[in-house]
Amino acid sequence: MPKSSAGPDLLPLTDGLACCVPLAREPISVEQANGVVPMLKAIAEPARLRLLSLVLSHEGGEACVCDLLPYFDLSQPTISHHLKVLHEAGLVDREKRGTWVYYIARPDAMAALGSLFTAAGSRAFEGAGA
Amino acid sequence: MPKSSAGPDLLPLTDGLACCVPLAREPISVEQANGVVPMLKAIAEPARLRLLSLVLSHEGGEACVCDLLPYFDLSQPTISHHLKVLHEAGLVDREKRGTWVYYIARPDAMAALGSLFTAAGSRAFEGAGA
DNA sequence: GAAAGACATGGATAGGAGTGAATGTCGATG
DNA sequence: CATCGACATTCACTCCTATCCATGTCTTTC
Repeated sequence: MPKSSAGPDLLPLTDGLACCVPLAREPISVEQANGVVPMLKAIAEPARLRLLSLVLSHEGGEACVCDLLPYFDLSQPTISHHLKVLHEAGLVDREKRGTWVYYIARPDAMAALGSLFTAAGSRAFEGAGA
Repeated sequence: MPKSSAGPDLLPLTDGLACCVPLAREPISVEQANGVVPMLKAIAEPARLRLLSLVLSHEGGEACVCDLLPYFDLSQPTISHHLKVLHEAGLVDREKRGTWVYYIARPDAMAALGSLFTAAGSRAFEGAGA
């Protein structure tokens, strides 16, 4: 269940994707924070971070559930649950092909997450080094 | 298909700071995932993400609690709690100066987080384009 | 049509996390 | 020494979440 923001099941990605202001450049706004946090929450779990990495590094940036299951000691419903969380956070797309369901990493979401930290490191180093 | 554990653990990770292998390059190892997840968990909360951003973008990349409190509608103990979480995750350092306590962003932690996504976006775009 | 395989969903439970009120600690000040 | 101010800690409460078992849906195959 989504907490407050009235809306559909899926996260309105525009909020999260519009964030893109490196954390160190200026204080992130409340709205931007609320937009990115669901994505961060999604990957702030070992199984889900690994799932995303497995999908990303898999052939074509996509993988079916059957490809992913063997990597974990978790039950199939649990993996399915984690994939659903990643999907609802807007990090991966779902695509059903015959019997199998493929999960595909969303480039825009990856870029949005990356943009959070791109300049953060160097800025912090400036402050520390000098 | 799959192996028991994904990838070689080539990187010595102390506090998860050494993880630094982009998610899309190869499947992140269990150890690496467990190393970064605490940092991700720490920023996967609106108040803490904003706190980190406020500290990072503040003068000198540091700020005392009194600087941060006015930005929130939360109680002082709650802010103190969130700062403690950020500190225990290795994202910020604590430094007491007289009556005030200053929190300083850790450059290495920022760099570690940034490195997770550096190549992720472009790689995902490649996958999408092909 | 029946059976099997691939995933998803619902229910139930144990542990974790965010929050504030009350309280404690430490330094500064009179 | 007494007091005040800046933060931290403890406690208690509520809500959320990760997990599994059982079951459901849909597709393929026999």
